[in-house]
Parts: sequence; C-alpha cells; structure tokens
Amino acid sequence: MLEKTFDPKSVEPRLYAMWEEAGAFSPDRRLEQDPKAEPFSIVIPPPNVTGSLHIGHALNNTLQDVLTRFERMRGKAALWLPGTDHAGIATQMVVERMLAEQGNIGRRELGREAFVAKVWEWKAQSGGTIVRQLRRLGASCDWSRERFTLDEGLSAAVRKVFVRLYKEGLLYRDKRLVNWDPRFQTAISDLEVIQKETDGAYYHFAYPYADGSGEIVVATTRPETMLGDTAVAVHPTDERYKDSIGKLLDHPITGRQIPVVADEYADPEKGSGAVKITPAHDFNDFEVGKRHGLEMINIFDAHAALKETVPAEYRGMDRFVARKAIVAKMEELGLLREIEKVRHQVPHGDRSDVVIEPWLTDQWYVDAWTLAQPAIKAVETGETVFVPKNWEKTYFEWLRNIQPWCVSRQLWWGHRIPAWYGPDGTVFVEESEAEAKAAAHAHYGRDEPLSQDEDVLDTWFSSALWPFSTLGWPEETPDLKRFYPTSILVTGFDIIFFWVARMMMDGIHFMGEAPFKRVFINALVRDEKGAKMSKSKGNVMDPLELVDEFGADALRFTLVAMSGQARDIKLSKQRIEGYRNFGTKLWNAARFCQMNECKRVEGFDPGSVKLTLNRWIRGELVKAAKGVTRALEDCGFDDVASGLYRFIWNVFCDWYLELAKPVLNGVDEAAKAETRATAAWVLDEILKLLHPVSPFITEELWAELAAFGGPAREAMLIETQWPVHPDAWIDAEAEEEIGWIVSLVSEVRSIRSEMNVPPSAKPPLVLVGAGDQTRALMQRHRGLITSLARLSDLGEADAAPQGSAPFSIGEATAALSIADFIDLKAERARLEKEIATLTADADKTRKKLDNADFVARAPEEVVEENRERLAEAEAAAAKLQSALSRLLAVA
RNA sequence: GGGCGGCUAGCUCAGCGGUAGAGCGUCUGGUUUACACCCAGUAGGUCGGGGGUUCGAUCCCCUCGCCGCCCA
Repeated sequence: MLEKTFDPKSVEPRLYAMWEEAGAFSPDRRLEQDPKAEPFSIVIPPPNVTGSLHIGHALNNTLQDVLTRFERMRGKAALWLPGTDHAGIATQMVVERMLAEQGNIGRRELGREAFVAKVWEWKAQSGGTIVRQLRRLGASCDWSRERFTLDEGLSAAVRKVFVRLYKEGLLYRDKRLVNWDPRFQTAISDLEVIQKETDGAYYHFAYPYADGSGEIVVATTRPETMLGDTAVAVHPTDERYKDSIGKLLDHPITGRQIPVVADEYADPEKGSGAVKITPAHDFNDFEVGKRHGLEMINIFDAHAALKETVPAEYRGMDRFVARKAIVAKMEELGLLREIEKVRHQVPHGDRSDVVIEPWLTDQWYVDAWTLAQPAIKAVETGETVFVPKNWEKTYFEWLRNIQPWCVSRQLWWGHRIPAWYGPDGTVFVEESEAEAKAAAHAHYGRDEPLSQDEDVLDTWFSSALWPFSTLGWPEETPDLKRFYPTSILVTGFDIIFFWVARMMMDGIHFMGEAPFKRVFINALVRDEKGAKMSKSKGNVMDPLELVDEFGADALRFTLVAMSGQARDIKLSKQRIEGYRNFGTKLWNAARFCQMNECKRVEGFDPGSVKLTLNRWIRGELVKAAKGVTRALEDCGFDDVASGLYRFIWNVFCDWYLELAKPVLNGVDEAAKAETRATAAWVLDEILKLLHPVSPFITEELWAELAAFGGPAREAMLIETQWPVHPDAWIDAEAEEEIGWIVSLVSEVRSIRSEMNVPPSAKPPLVLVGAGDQTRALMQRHRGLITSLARLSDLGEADAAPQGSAPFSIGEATAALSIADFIDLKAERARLEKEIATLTADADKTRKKLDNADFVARAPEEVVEENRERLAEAEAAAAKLQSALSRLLAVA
C-alpha cells in the first residue's frame, strides 16, 4: 500500500539515477531497436560555465524536458544535447577576482599561459554548477554527449569557421571605432552595450574664428573630447552659418586651427546648430570625418586616460578628471557660455558597468549583413518558424538593420584568433600554426618568424556554431547527419539577437540549412509583483529551494501551466503549492485504487467494457489524451497543464472514482471486476500522459502499481509508448447518461447546501413528467445517484410532494422531499431567483430570434441553438413557476 | 522617435466573432472508510474609455488613456 503522501525528497534522486544508469536519456537505446527511428533533437541554450541555476533556467529547461520526454515516448530517437558556454569576460572576471582575493597576483603578472591554466583549474572545480543542478529538475539530457564551447572539437569548428569566413571575404580586419570597455580593456559588440539614462549636462563653448571675426558656439556632453576636435560642422542649408563654411577656428585648448565644414549631420534645431567634430571618439563624428577627410586624433589610451596627443598639462589624466579640468579652463578663458543640465543616454558595458568609450582600434569583423540575408529568408519562407509568431518581427527588425559584428576581444579566456603576422605585418589566417607557417613560406619564399594574434573571439562566435559543432561538425558524424537541423530551440526573447540570429546565420552558411525547424520563445519569470528578479532587489526565487520545498514535479507543473502566450510569468509560492497538492491528489487516487483492488489485468481491452461508467471514463480519457497530445505538439504548454489537471482532478477523481464507489462496494462481481480493471487502466494512461510534465511522481507510481499486481512492466515509464487511442472509444451515449447523472447530483447537492440539509439526512427524490428514456436512466443508475446525492430513494410521482424543493432537469422536474428542513422564505427566494434567471435568458433569446436579420443571416445551427435554448428556458421557467404557485398556495 | 506587448471576478491568468472561464483567495457547511496538500456549496465581471464594421463584438478595425519591454 502506498504511503499517505508522495515524498519527493527520497524518490527524486533515486529515480534520476535509475534513468541515467539505464541510459534512458540517450537516443542510442532507441536507435539500437530501430535505426530508422525518427529523430527529435534539441540543443540546450548553453548556460555560462560560471552560472548557477536561476528560475529562468528552470523554466527554459523544464519546457525542453517536457518536449524531449514526450517525443521520446512517441518512439522518436530523442536527443537533448546539454553543455555550457565558456563566457569570456564573465569567467575571466571570476577568476581574476579569485586571484586577487587569494594572493594579489594579477592576471598580467601571472602571464597568459599560467592564467589560462588557472581558469581551466577553476572550471574543473567550480564550473558547470548549473549542469549538476539541472539534474535536480529531472532534466533528461544526454550527458554522454555534453559539450563545452572551448573543448577540442568545438575549438576546431571555431577555427574552421574563422578561416572559411576570412577566405570568403566575410570576415576581415579593420580599423574602426569600437565600443571600448576601459575597465576590461577590450572591445565589445553593440549588443553588449547598454544605454543608461544618466544625469549630465550640455556644455556650451565658444570657439573663436581665426580671423577674429567673432565666435561660434558648440555644445557637448563630453568636454574632454575637445582635445580631439578636428572640425566644427554646420548644416549646409543653415542660413546663420552660410558665410562660416570653410573658415578656420582657433581651438581654445589645443591651439590647432580647425575648419568649419558643412554636413547634414549637424542639426539646426539642436543647440546653436553647430557641432564640434571628434572623429576618433564618436560614431557619428567618425562618419563626418570620413566624408570630409578630417584628421582622426586618438586622445585616449586603453584605460581611457589622456595620452601624448594632448597638451602636456592634461596627459595621463582620467577622462572624467579631464572633463572638469577642461570646463574649468574654458570658464577661465571666458569661453564657457552655458551649462544646461540634461538627462541623456550614456553607453555602459553590460558586464563592467563603466562608460563605454568609442575608440579607434584594429579589430576583426564579420560581415553580418551578408550572412543575415539567408537567415532572414529562412524565416520568411517558414523553413524556421517562431512560436509565438510575433517574435519574428523582432528577429527581422534586427537582422535587417544589422551592423558589422566585431568579434575580437582583448581577453585571454577564449578561442585565440587563428591569424599570424609576418615581420612586415602580412596576415596569414589558417587553422593551425603549421599551416600559417607554410602559407608564410609560400608568401615570402622563405621561413619568417610569425606571431599569433593576441586576441580571442567573442564567446557568441562559438555559440553561433552550437547546433552543429556540438553534433561533431566539421566531422561528418552520424549524429550530425541524423540530428541536424534540430527540431526546436527553446529560449528567451532576450537572446534572439545575441544568439538565435547568429546561429541562423552560421547554420545556414555552413550547413546549408537553418539549424531549427521551430524556435519557441519562452516567457520571462518575474516575482509575484511582476518585478524582474535580481539579486540586488533580493526578490530572487531559488529553484532548488522550491524543489526542496515542493518537489521538482510541482515546480515543473507550475512553470508549464504558466507558459501561455504572455511574455511574463509572475511566480508565487502559492501557485506551486497548489500544483504540489495536485500531485498528492493523484497519489491518493492511486492509493484509493489500491485499496479497492484495482489491479491491472493482463490483456485488458478497454474497447470491450460494458458499464456506462467505464465507457464514459474511457471516452473522457481519449478526449483528454488527444487534447494533451495536440497541445504538446503545438507548444501550448498552458493547455497541456490545464488538460491534465482537469481530467485527473475534476473528471477522474471528482466523478469517476466517486461514481465507482457504489459499484466497488456493491455485489455485482462482474461490474466490480470491470470497474477495477478500467480504473487501473485509466490510471496507467494518466501516468503516461502526465509523465513529461511530472516525471518523478509518475515513474514512482508506475513502479508502485506494478508491484501491487497485474502483469510485469515491459519498461520504465520514461521509455513507455505514448498513448494513442481509437476515436471509437468515445461514447456519446455514455457521455449523455453520465452528464445527466452529474447534473442531477449537482442540483441536489446545491439545494441541500442552500437549504442547510445536514449530510446525515437522506431525503427521497422523485421525478415528475420524465420521459421513457429518462426513466430508464433513473432505473439503471438509481444506486449511483442515491449514493452520491445522499438520497433515501429515487422514484417517480405524478406531482411534486408537499414540502419538496423542485428543480428542472431535462424534460422532467425533480423534487427533493425536505419538508423538515425547508424554510418557506428561503425556498421562495430560491425559486424566484431561479425563475428570474431563466426568464431573463428567455427574453434575451426571444429578442434575438425576433430579429429578422438574425434569422436570415446567422448560420442555421446558431439559429437552431437559440430556438432550443429558448424552448428549454421557457419550459424550465414554467415548471418552477407552477412549483412556486403551489408553494405560495400552501403558505 | 520607431517597434512589440498588456489592460477580463479581490489576485494571477485563459478565452479571441454566437449571450464570460480556471486556479488561488472570500464566505457557508462537512467524522461521506483515497486525499483537510481534502470534500460539497456560494458570492463576485456594463471583458480600460470612446467610435466603427457586423444579424451579433471581450474577441475584428480606428482612436484615446494608463502600464511594461525592446531598439534608436
């Protein structure tokens, strides 16, 4: 016999180990049975190796697991491929901080090789925490295929991609402005720059004309960049400045003479309409500078401190110190015209949180625009479909406006760029040093010393290859052949740009096919008030704590239930608790079945059951199974959860088991046997349907029920065939009969409750004016009805007895004899209210039917439906009306 | 400024052309031998405002308002 409640803590680790040891997570087992089994594949969005599991991961991975388990049960060779990402900056930060805490040895003192060795050491010990944590959720990833973006195979893929893109002219080295992070001293991509609203000021400065003919006023939020000014621009049509164009200005600080140029970039509406141009330190100015052939003066070093290109008094000064100094100087010179406070957007590094400096350096760029075109097309043609579809707009929007992607990073942790330089600076891009040497030899006609590029690649460069590099590319492995393109990607909308789009670009370019058939965008988990969870706010919910408290199944069920079309999930403990209760409910239903000897029967054929009750639950199960299957196919996760919840609790437990009680306690042995076998069968089917969402409790019950009796299991539940039932098992007649019983019982319960009839009282119920069919129904199910409605008897009469409460059921009127409890006033109120509702409904419907347009234009079945509704409402109202008259006559 | 969402019962959300649903919470009752992590019942909504299309609009279109997110 089962314990009173399910104990996740003791069961979960045991079952997970059992699955893993049996190899149940690997598609290989299925492929051994059937090498032609249809493949199903998902690659995990690789979490950072530095990360630990947060609730967003819990959601994302639960959904992947639900899909994987479902398809595995459907007989597909299902692969969910796990792994982690080396997270360049984040990991380097973690290790540098650790070194600082331990012994104050900096990265640079340690040297590159030793530092990288330290990172690997750290990775071996503390990296990939998240991967271990995923097991607590029940994630059925194939751990034997786990990958890491820096492992050997993936590194080979990165080198190959780099070289190929280079040789195809889609990757190049260029001197351009980059987003420079002065804290980490590396370039970062546009996407790693966060615009933050910051308090600042517009400083209005006067620049005098060299010929002494007055001054021109420019405004800037970054006075320190004055030191790199090489022009002032005005709009070509700006009347105020038409005579200034071409004139020279004396730069107040540098003493250089700079020209006034005409450029449409200058906005006549903004400030004075004149703008200073610093081509080496501003993206817009850079373009202006190129158009006018202006000098580009780089004034900052890698720390964003001023360097030797500026007047001596400013050299070595930090950019923000310099800002103050410049403002003070201009004030001293009498050239500060105004300080206007503003709130404006300032670029910050998403990891470092320092102000990003546009900086002129040599970096490697990918021609993202060219790669983007096929990626756009793949979604346009439906080769890849986003679910929900709206996200395609976000995807298109970004890809259509894509800029060159800066992929080099001045870090040590990552894939070192496979480019070698000769003594004269000639670059040789090859997959290995040996090949580079050979290329250099061919170029120079002799061996020359080469030095490898010091930089590494953006982490996303390698994760863009994830869907094929993890499957073995560039080798033509069987996995690659079988599992690429993958079936579906499940991820958050926040990395559509970072990751999804880039995988699409590289996947199509290198594999000729988009990497996913579908991309499911899951919601963002927020706290119960709708705030984004963050450590600083202290509102994070630790998924592992939730698992400890409620069990993995409860957390999973909650996340699945809340995954509708909405972008946010507001998670509360109360909700998880509710779904924990749901698990307990199922557990107890199984316990009830055991107490009533509902053992599984060898060779049981659900198609042959005779009892209405059993034919009914069979049909309900078939409908529920179909609904859940379709919802899973459509990624309608909320429908999956509600379909399961409703069937298990509100149909199976609330009605089937209750209706089965009188049978199980009765004397008809044949009926009893059939009901026991049916209950056991339905329970088995329930376990299968629920397993993808709640794997632990179902697998545990699967074993418990097998131990309880009946034929031995052929397989663990995780490997059991997903249920598919014939439509013929849906039985309309049984449905109608049980439907009638349910409404009859519900009505009686409602009246009992309203009239305060104690549970111990068992009044008789009579039907008045019942047709033959109804009478037959009543005879057949008298036992069930009297038992569930707590009646002494169920019979017929020509008229409702004195002191009875009537209600309408189908064509008949039922009357519950509760003279001892009836409160005339209350009963009168009940009937009047009931009649009022029915009359209002009838009036509304009648009005509709009186409308000629409605009858003429609405579909026939809708008109018919309304006619029936009207007839029923009128009949029911009439019956209750006469009951009310009688009541009033007695009173 | 551009784009995308949301506004439905006290709360969280589903429904998205044919007269509003769920879970939680409320309230009432409960020693019905699976379950109080439970059972039975009850109350609660001019579906953000206004206009339009339609025989009919919570659902489609326009517009306004508030809230949120993304990109400039």
